This record gives sequence, C-alpha cells and structure tokens, in this order.
Amino acid sequence: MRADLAPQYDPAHHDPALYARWKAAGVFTAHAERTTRLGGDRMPFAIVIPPPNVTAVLHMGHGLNDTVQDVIVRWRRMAGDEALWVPGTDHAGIATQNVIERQLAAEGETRFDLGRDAFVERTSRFVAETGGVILEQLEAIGASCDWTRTAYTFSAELSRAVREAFVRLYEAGLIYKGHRVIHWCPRCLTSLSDEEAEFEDESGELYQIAYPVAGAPARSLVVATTRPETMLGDVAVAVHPDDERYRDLVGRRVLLPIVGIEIPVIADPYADPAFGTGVVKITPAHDANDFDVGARHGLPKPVVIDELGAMREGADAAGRVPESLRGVDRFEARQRIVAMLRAAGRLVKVEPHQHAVRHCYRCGTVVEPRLSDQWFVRMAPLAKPALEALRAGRLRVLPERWEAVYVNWMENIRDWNISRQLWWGHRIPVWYCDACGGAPIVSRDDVSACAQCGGAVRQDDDVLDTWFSSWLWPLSTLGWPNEEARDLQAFYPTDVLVTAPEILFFWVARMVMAGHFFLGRTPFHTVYLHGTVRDMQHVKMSKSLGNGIDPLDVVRLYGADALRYTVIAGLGLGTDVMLDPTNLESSFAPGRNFVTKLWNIGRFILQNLGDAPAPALADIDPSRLTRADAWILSRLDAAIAECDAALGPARPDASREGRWTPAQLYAGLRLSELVESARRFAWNELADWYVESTKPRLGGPDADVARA
RNA sequence: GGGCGAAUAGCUCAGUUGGUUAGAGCGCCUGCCUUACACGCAGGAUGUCGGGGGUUCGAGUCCCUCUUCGCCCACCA
Repeated sequence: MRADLAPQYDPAHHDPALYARWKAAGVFTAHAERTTRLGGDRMPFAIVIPPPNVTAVLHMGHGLNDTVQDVIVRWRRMAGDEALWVPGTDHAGIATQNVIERQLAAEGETRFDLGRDAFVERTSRFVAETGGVILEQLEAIGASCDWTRTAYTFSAELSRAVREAFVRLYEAGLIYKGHRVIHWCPRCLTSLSDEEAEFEDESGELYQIAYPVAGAPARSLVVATTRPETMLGDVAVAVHPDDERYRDLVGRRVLLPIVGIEIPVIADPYADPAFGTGVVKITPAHDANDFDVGARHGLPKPVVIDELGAMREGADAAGRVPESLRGVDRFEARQRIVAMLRAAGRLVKVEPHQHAVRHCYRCGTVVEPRLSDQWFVRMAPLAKPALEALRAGRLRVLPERWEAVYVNWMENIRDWNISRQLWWGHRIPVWYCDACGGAPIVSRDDVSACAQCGGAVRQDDDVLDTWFSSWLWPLSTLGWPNEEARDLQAFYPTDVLVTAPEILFFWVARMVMAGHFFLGRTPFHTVYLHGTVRDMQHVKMSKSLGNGIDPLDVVRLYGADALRYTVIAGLGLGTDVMLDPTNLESSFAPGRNFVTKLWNIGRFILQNLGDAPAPALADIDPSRLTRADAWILSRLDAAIAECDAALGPARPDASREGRWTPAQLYAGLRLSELVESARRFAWNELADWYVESTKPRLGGPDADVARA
C-alpha cells in the first residue's frame, strides 16, 4: 500500500471514501446525554445551519458559509465538546412557488388552472423528489453535519412550532390584523415585508402637474410626483401649515385633472416646503405616507390600481379611472396620463430624478404600495430584549461594525407583515365563521366547526412569510415547543450563528427576538457575519451573471480540502473572498498545493517507517531528544495555541453567566489566521526543517527516536 | 439625506496597545527532476503604506482634511 502512494493526493479516490467512513462511524452525531446540561461531562456546542432553500443547488456562497461552520464545529469537536451541527432546508415560500409557477408556465398553465390543492400537492412532490440535493452536496465538501437531525421548515414537527408561535404571539397581543398600505408584488401577487422590498436606485422623472384652484381658474397648485398614474386616486393636495405661499388656499378646493373632481387643499406637516413646489398630492390607497395623512384628515381611500398593477376602479373609486385607461398597466398608464396632461396644458415641468425604488427581492418587479388587510407582528416589544442582550454583552456580532447596524434596525423597528397571498407555506392558523360572524378563531389545531354556532368555518387563505418559520429555527430544530425535548435541553442556547450580512434583519435579528420571547434567552452568543464570494472584478458571484464557480467542480478537480483551505485562507474578518471563475487552477492552487504538502509529509513518514512498529514518543527517554525534536514539539504546541487563539474563545466564561468580557467581545473567529498558523507550522517548520533534519537520522543510532 | 467601512508589492490580503532593514500567498526572475512533494526545493526582485497637513524623539499604525471605491439605513412626494 505504501509503495503505491501517488506523489499527489487524488481527491476523487480518497474524498468520498473518507467521508463515508466518518459517516458510518457516526462521528458527526452528537449525543444530548453526554452534555453537561444533561449530566454528562462534555460542554455542549451547537451551530444551526442557515437552511438553504429546499430547491437550491450548491454555489460558492454555500461553500464559504458551510466551510466556516464546519471549521468551527470540528475545532470544538477536537477540543472535546459535544459538538452538534444541525442541517436542514427551508421551504422558501415565494422562491419555491416561483419555481413551480415557471414549470407551469412552460406547460402553458398557471397555478390558478391547477387550483390550490393540486398546486400544493405538485410542489410537495417536487420538493420530495428534488429537495435535499443541496444537503447531499454538502457531504461532498466535507460538511460534518449531524444527518440524523436533518430538519425542514415545512415538516410536520416544525409546522407545529410555527402554529405554536403564532398562537402564543396572538394571545400575547403581538399579532394583529391591520388594514393599511403594504408592499405588493404585482407579479408574485403577494404582499412583502419591508425587508423583502429592496431599494434600488433608479433614474426616473419628477413631474410637476398643475391642479387649478376651484373658483379661481387663473390660479393653480403645482404638485410634484414621480408617479403621475396615482393621481387618479388623489383625495387632496397638502401643503405645510407654515408655508406662507399657500396659506390662503388651505381649506379651498382644487380640480383634479383628468378625473375632473374637486379635492380639498389641506395643511399637514408631512408636506416639505423645500421639496419640489412644496405641494404634495395625497393618494391614501397607493402610498404609505399618504395613507397616514389621509387618516389624519379623515379622507377616503380610493383604489385605482389593481393587484396586477393595472389601472382599474377599485373600492371608493367609481368614476375615477377613464374608460381608456382601464386595464392598462401602471407604467403604460403613466405615459398616457402624462400625454393627457400635456395635451390639457396641465404638465408644468418634467425633470430627471434620481430616487430609490422598491423591488421584489424574489423577482425584481417594482413593488406597488397597496391597501389591504394583512397580519402583522408587533415588533417593538420583541426588539427590546434583543437589544438588551447585545448591550449586556450576552450577544456579540462580528465584525463589530455590524452591531451598530443591528442596533439601528432594532431601535427603529417596524411591525412585520407576516401574511403572504401565496399557496406554498404554512397556512395562517385562523378560522372564520361566516354564519355567526364571530371573532376569528386562532388555534393550534385545525378547526372544523364554529364553537359558537356549530356552523362551517373557513381557514384564512393566506400563508405565513417564510421567515416566520425561519426565525424559530434554533428552537424548532431542537424540539421546541416541547420544552422537555432532550436536544432543546442539551443544546439550547446554541453557540455561534454563521451567515452573510444580507440576512441580518431577515433572519438573525428575528431569531434573537424569537429566542427571547419563547424561551427567554438569546438563541446564540455569537453572530459571525462573513463576506461575499466575488470574482476578480469584485462582482458578486451569481448563476445569472455567469461568473459563478461550481464548488463541485473544484471538489472534483482539486478536492474538498483544497476548496475549503482556499476559501478560508482568503477570509479575513469581514472581508470578501475573491476567486477567479475563469481560472480555477490559479484560484485554488494554494489549497491544492497545501494538501499535496500534507499528503507528502504523510507519505514520507509511511515510507520511512516501513512495516516495523514505531515506538510511542512517550516511551522515549526525554534525554535522547535532539534539539530539533524539542524544537518541533514546542513549535507544535505554539501552533495549536495560535490556532485556538485565532478561533476562540468558544463561549463566554462560565463564571460570567453568559456575558462576554470586553476583551473577549470581539476576539476570535479569525479563520484566515487559523489557516496561516497551520500552514506555517506544517510547511515551514515541520516539512522544511524537521522532516529534512530527520533524514540523516533514520539510518543512524537514534533512528528509533526519529521514528517516534 | 443619515451612518459605516476600505484605500499597504502586478493580484488578493496580514500588519496587535505608534518603536530597529513593512510581511504572506499567488504572480515574476535565477538556479535546481537533491528518491516525501516540480502542486516541489534553494535563492532573488518588487512597495514615495491613496493625496495633503498635523501630533510625536519616532506614524502604515493617532488627529484633521481631500480624493476614490464599497456597504447599510432612509416616507422628500
């Protein structure tokens, strides 16, 4: 066997076999009863994976994220902790529904052709058949997940947790149904949370439109708007109460062009005298701010754009949308309305205007503010302890600068719209009785009849935001709401949460809130936010841009260790990782070369030891150790200490009840330093000096010492 | 509009509380197929540490300022 060791490590030959051996030996399986929390003698250490979308395939972002977690988990496992890494997937409401809808579109159908039940059935089947591919791919990169604990946000167990969470929040008065303007995606046909409606800078136009003053046709108020199409839903124009220019007009009426109705001029501090003309049109049904203004002044809320983003007379809007504009898409309607205004001499000015426009984070469609009934979570009470945890040093965020971002978000928290008008997801556990019209029934269990009148009930049509199940992940994967669950008792709170900064608000901040609300503790003591994988032009790698690297290609060519080493070596705290998708060789050569170096150190040892047994170092008389022997042993100790120092401390000191000391707060998780220490020891000290120094001794009188 | 971060060898990055000739990997140059490794070994070159000003005995490291990138947040229609 030794003689036929190749001069280079052959990953295709060894990687899968090694992984299979680890798996078969059960070395990734954690045992709750061995932890100190359940009377054992090992410190528990747990990481929950950021669950990839169930339809996802592995990309470099996962490669980086999961390697970081694996490094940390293996470090603790080697240190003697009972280390658990919980794997799993997210059912990913909108994303997965979009996948199936695209399939249907290719077949010339829509989800409405199928109907809700058939659509959900088809999606479930697709997930059952193809879901979890990414988990198998994680094995290929060597992830030491505990596969006996694989979780799924839409499983029966985790769905129970979702219902429990909803009901408890509802009972605590923290979930309510609200009628207001929310972000709506006219393509996905669902509402979105603030976080799901992402700002993007766009260059558009700012239109100034003259609204003639009723009874004084010579005068007009000029409003400025970027969205002329919404004027059909105007119910007022507002000026600032202190704005001298318009004071005399407050209380009078102006004529709304095109629609031809009169609307009042109101005074409201929302109008900024310094912007545009200082006059702002008020469209309560199609702008969140205007909604508030309208509410303050008791104005109606006519709806002039439908759920598809087309002009149409909705509630309170009779006579507002001209025949010629009905059914016309909002952007087309904008052009037509501008043309109509121009023809009528009402268009005063058009100027280029840079502004941030919200887009759907799943499909990129421009979000439409829409008046509707949605479920919300009252967030301020939940944010309080999450903020306190950070301030008290029970929770740390690395790199440090993200803490300010976390704090800023928590301090300015807004209520969370959790209902989605989708079919794929956890159905909202609320039932209504149309017969007696009693209060909605919020229940952990399915409700089949009205408790009041015994009549038929119907369940709320909406499903919950995907993140409503994700925010329970550290709890639900460990068995919550069963607080007696052994995993929950042994491994909660978990330790480190590793993810990208993009989902700090979507996920991380909310998990902290859920952890505190449901179990009264922060779900982890450390959040490690790593960088992004980019190409040599610093453009984020993505499949759609074609600048991605398939981690499995790297594994096939150079091996999982080459991939892992390279990615970690480039990962300074908070920095991005640059890789060249056009030249895998140059990108991954450092890792591959280091693996080959390790392989050859092993090869040298095996070849020189031959088949004769080698004495244990402990059996060698210390006085026989050469200076080189003593040196390399001290270097080894130093290297181990350096590696521990690069990653640790693993957790707050036991004596401090979960609080980090100021000195520890931003220490550790220097992955690139870990790699550099290991590399320097193995290559520059062990291989370059010690192994070389050993060669002459192997045939000499102290050969046994060298062999040991 | 607020807030934050970064600018150090051709490239990607380290440079702890300011202290002798500024480091690593990749790339480059010169030798070596020295039987663990050419995915290697030995050696070498490369930096006005973004510009300007200041504090100091001494600054890549602290302060001010300018420039250029990047990120986060934000209801100026």
